Amino acid sequence: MASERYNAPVREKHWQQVWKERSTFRTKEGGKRPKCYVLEMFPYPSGRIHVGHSRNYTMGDVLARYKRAKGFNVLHPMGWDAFGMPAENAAMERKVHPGKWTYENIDVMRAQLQSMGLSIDWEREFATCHPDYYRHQQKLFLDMLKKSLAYRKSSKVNWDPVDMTVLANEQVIDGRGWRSGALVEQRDLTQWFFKITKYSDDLLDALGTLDKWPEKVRLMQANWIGRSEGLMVRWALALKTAPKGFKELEIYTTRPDTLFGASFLAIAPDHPLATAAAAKNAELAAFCAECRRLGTSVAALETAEKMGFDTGIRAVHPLDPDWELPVYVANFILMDYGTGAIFGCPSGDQRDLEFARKYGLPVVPVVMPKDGDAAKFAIGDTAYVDDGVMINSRFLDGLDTKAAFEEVAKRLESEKLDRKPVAQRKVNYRLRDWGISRQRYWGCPIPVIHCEDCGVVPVPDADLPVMLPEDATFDVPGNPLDRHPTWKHVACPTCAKPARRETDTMDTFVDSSWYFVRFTAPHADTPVDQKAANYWLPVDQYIGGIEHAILHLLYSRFFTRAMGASGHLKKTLKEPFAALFTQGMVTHETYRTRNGQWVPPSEVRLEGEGEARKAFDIGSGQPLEIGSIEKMSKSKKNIVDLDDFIDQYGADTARWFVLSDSPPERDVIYTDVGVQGARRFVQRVWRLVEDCAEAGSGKGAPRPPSFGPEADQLRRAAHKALNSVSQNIEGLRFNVAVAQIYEFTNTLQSMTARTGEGLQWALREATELLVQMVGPMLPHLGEECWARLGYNTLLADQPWPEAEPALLVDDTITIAVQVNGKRRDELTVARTATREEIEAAALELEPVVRALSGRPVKKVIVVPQRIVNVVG
RNA sequence: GCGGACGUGGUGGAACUGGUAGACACACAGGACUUAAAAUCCUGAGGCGGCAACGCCGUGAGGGUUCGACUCCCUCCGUCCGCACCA
Repeated sequence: MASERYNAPVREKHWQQVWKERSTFRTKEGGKRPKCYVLEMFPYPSGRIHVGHSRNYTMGDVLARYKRAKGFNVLHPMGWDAFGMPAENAAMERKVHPGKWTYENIDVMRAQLQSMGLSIDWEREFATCHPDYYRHQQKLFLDMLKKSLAYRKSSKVNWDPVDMTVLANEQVIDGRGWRSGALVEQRDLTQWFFKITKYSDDLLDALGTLDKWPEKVRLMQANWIGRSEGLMVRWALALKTAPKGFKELEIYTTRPDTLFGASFLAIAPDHPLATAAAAKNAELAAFCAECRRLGTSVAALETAEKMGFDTGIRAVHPLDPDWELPVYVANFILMDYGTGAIFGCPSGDQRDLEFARKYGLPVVPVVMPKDGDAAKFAIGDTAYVDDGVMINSRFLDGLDTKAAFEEVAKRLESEKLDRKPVAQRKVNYRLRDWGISRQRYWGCPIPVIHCEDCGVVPVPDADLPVMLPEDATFDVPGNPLDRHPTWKHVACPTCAKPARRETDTMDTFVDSSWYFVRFTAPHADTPVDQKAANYWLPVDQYIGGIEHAILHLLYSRFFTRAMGASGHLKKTLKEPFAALFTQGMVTHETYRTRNGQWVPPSEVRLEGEGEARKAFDIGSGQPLEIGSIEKMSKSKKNIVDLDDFIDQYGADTARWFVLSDSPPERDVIYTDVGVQGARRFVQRVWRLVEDCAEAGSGKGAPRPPSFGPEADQLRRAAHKALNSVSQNIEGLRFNVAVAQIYEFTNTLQSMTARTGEGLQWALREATELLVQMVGPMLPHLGEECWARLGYNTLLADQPWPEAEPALLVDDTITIAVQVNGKRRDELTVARTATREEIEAAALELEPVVRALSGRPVKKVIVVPQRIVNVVG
């Protein structure tokens, strides 16, 4: 019998050392093996790794180890998304330099990841905050600038008037700055942009080629790009009502067919016409100012109560010179989309309807359902937004939506206003250019110099990298680069006159938009080593959180194209990630004290069950409030530290736990009992192997000429398990693979007490297969067991076993027999049984006869190998 | 507000392209081993009724399509994610 328990923490360190000494996971290009690039989204070095983070890396690692065993040349790298605001916040709060804070975090987190036993090639590790990385990013920027993919324009920021600084959206809380509490305002600032809109169509169309991406992500991206076909329509303004110099207002609409249902026009608060009108109207100016206080977040703008202000300006309907409509300024119209102006058709748009009801504007139905009655059709609380038949629309009446669109477009295209067509067709996108300027220290400096005479001058390649100054100060808000006494003062590279550096740094999304390329040659002198990039790219399996479904992935797709255009990647490589998997979070209950402070689970004692469950602070003994289950996060402190976990249970238990039960794309709730189950299994495998090593056939014992029924049954179970576990690992259905391993382990264990012809050999075979199957998931235990079974090779170097096809197919098959769709019995027949044979056998079954209770059989549906349904 | 997803026993979940709902695990109950505990092993179990055989109900709620629906369609409810300066 098994003597000792498996001491995971000790043995895991041993095997990690062995892998390291033998460079087991070092990657090299070339060779005959097919390549496979497995990548998990790299982490931000926020401090420590918790069990929540570990899930993503475990999944990638299982796949990487599996693919390695399947004979692939695997690239599985790791690095650090190391620029970002938390480092700067730490600098302000704790007087520690962002660089020091970041690198210290990296050291801690690297050690933590290594203690998980990941099959990572650590020689490729880099941090994006290191000049060795960002110098190449600056080069990429300059090449994009040359190709006009980077440019400057004015755009809005959240401005904190007290701290005199730009705020991120997350730093704006209920319209106020998070530190100062001051009312935030929108401010215009000249900023750098990447021309992602140049690729709107391509980014949209190519989604069709990404068949290994989740459908929902593709859909979200398509909606984000938001292609629409519509009409730009110019409305004449009633001159005596409009500010000087304003003769017309151009709007964008996707529903010109509803023009006869128009009852108002609305413009954005920062539309030029609004600004001009506000100059002479203090009340309007106040309204516009109020709108600006909502900050720049679209979510905030659209959740706010819909409000409008009648400017007094009137516009002439393009299809009826005698019809004038009011022009409102409205807080939900965005200057960035279309022309920043719309016409409102309350009967055909819910938001317009609510606006019209609020301000007493007419609601005229112009589209009704195909089978509707024009005389009776009216709009109540709900707008009719679908296609249908035109009514109350003069020459459009009776046409369908599409025809009406065409008719209006045709008319307005040929009509003239001020000698130009009233309208023109326009394909519009919701996607905006990517604003990359950040007024912060801890980011990649934008490598340009502003000269009074020469304008914007790129930093010459030879002067790269533009390094961040070490001696920045963080004691006051605002941009440390801008207020640095010397850093920004340089000579103009062109004319040598005194000039100043750009003090904006890049959005950290830029860093993560090409890191997967850099991993293919992390030490190259140029940003990209084309040979390595061409060999490894695209990433074969990318794994990360669903929260990145839009921005990070879209930016990376853009960057791949932009790097193609600027000569850094071959142009035929368009998509960086061939397959994408979005994994769920690990969640945990939250606990807080009476005065609202979060308490980590490690300091909580729980009592009772169900409704009566209570939580107490271990230190003070005071009762705590048990809050909702949320994703593990530092801010809510509901995290379980990876070191604590591994010290107690070992890495394999952590890995098994995060893979078990929950489907990987869904959230998993952390519970201690779930962890206990995982630990139990680790010990159980060890015991089985110990028993087998002592009692089973020896290593390499000759295969018996024949097997008795017990051995045959075990071998079938083993090979079937191997087959489906392989498929489920490949399909990333880890929870199902885990369940199948459990099932097989149960079978194996139940066989150990039995005897039969060839059973000892079969037990040895099954045990070895079990070890190989759990290997990618429990790599340390796998090595330990492999050694215990007498091998002096590494399990990590073993090829994946092949299932014997003959053992996967059974001779007989059990199918369900239904009567009128209800299961009444089951039937075991030969695999090769014909429809007629199955039907005859089914009709004789006693429960079937009983369920029919004498009724005649009307029909029998037989789906061979599946089901019989008797309809009576 | 807009866009996207998800909802199955006490719990996490399984169910291939519409074909035996509840695999597997956790928790629970009973038993074995033990001086005892832990660990381990065996057995049981969706709900209701019944000694049982068995019957009825059952995949968030309501409706529909089908011989047959967790799966497809419509309406509703609830939860979660994203919304462009968090990463």
